[in-house]
Amino acid sequence: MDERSRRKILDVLRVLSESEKPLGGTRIAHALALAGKDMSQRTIRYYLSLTDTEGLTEQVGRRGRRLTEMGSRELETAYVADKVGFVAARAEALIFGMDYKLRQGRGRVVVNMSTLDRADLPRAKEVMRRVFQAGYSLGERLLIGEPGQRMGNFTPQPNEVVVATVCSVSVNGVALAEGMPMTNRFGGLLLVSEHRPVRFTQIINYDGTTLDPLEIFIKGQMTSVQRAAETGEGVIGASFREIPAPAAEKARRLAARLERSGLGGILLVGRPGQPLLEVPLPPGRVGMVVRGGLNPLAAVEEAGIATSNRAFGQLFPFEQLRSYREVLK
Amino acid sequence: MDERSRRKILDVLRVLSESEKPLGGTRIAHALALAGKDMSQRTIRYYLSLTDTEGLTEQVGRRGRRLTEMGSRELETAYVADKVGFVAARAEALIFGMDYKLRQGRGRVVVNMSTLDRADLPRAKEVMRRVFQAGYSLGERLLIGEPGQRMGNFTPQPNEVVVATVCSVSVNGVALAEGMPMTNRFGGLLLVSEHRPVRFTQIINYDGTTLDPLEIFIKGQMTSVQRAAETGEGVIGASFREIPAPAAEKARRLAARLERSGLGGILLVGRPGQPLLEVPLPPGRVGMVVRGGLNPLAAVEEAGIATSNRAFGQLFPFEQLRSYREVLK
DNA sequence: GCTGGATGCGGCAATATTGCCGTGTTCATT
DNA sequence: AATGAACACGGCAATATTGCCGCATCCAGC
Repeated sequence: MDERSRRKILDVLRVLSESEKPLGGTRIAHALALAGKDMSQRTIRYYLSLTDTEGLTEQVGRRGRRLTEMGSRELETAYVADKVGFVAARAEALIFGMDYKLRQGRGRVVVNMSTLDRADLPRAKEVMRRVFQAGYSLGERLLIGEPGQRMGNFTPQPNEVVVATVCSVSVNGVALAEGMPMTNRFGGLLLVSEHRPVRFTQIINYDGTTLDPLEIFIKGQMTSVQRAAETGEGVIGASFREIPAPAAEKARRLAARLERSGLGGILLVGRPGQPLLEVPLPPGRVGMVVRGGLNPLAAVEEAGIATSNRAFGQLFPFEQLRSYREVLK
Repeated sequence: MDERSRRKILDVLRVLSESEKPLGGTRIAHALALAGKDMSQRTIRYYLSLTDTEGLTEQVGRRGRRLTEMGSRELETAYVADKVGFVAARAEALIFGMDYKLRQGRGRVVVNMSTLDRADLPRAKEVMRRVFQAGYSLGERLLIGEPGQRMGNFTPQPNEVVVATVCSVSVNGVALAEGMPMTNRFGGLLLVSEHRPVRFTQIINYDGTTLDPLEIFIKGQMTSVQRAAETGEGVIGASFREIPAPAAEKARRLAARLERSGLGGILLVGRPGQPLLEVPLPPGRVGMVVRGGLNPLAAVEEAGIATSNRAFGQLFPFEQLRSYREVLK
């Protein structure tokens, strides 16, 4: 049984779980078509015969199959490992909750929350400062919360400090407010050479994971943000977005405005119909690349300092964040 | 060779066509992964061996395959039949070009352009009036252009009249202006009973066709809008949209405001996590159903009057459209 | 209770994919 | 020129899908 099939089988079981009555191949195929998934009736029956064997489903006369107890449980646990669209949903909810006004430079944006040991803070500051300075962060603001201070609904433990950095989906929120629908394509690791983006070396689609892709890469020590900041050669976190082609010009202007507002993070905006960094695009769309908000923390982790990161942490008033020049003195 | 494979092969050829250098399985698989398509290297080589046989590709030593002349031509013609995402792109461009202001009730919206024989107009008016009256249209406005009048960049031929109706993607535009990103899921035929939507009987995903789904169904005489308007039982054109779950409440309010502005068309707004009309939704999203803007024309076609329809025709100032009560007197 | 149509089932066989693997080439470097 | 990594190729065999088909049930309506 391969991965792909497993997933398709889960799709089938999911349909069954949403129906009280038993269903057969035809109706299931119908339901899946509505979900945008094509599968022949025969194939569905083929899967069902497999799940029958595994005891996940059972026949009810000729009226169709239904899930067994075991099947329901299987489905629930599988959900955990396969929360398709979960990150995407959370990101969207946060984006929708933003009320940042670009003109006024205030309002809530989406921030990442990271924690690290208080004792490591001085060294971490130094590392992060270099990353901000080299322009590999998202915007130039952040906030460090010491124990006793509250940061949104987050309170540092006694020996911890909390670092809030702007999350890259904040860019989507600003764009949306400007009437520009921006969709997340994937997050990944971006190879940088001479301080210029070259290509993505690893990608994770947003709708297949539970974590923000960058969190995973940070934990896996797969980045080299420090080196990138110092020599211009390295691998940083970044994500790929898409907008409608007619919005491309506006996006370029937006990038400049964001830069001036301390929210700069748009690395590249492509051209209609042209692949961007080798990533192909559907007709009528243009791609863009946005720096990852967690890059400074990735650098910290690279420096051997343990961090714990939570992307898409929460909404936080932008005006309460401070310039890194001030905070990381 | 089945349909599915054909499409996958085209994906592979497309990658080849975008590269000047010959490529082999590994790199092609890489490129496809960036496009969100998974295919094993072996499978790609398998396809390539097939296309080699057909003369669409050829080997270049061990450096990989490249497209032959024939291959390029094949790809171009295939594009015509398989303009994936083409409608979606056009719709998006138009949406982005809208400047309709809900508060003021003016500005450009997306309209469909239909033409019919001038001689049929009186009868067509009667038919359309019933549809508007029964509330199966999108909004309550339209415009009929006689020869000599210009309608946007459209001029009726001597014996024709042009009918402009509001296109359902205008709703997306209004929503976008309110900060609510709405995506088109599919268009299709909606079964109606007792004037209430029951379920979709046919669907066509937007990104697999060149035409607006409803155009196809109208041509195929698959609707029964007249019957729906008169008895409450029938099949009308409608489309399925998706919005982020947190936007659901706002969408409901928007539906009411649109109604008051003569742009009513939102039939249903679902609940988070709940399937809507049996259509399953990803976590964190809610579905909605919007009436098709071409329904009045579908009814005309049903009445045996030939029409020609162009959905997503162009942008047109809403304030220049008139209430059906006035136009279809 | 009878009947037509819709739906369900699974055997069989033809395709379609994909993993495994041994053999060559290409290419950037040393 | 020598070398090793990265790729390319295609045979073979194991899976995964899917079309075709004959037959069993279910269900709504008469």
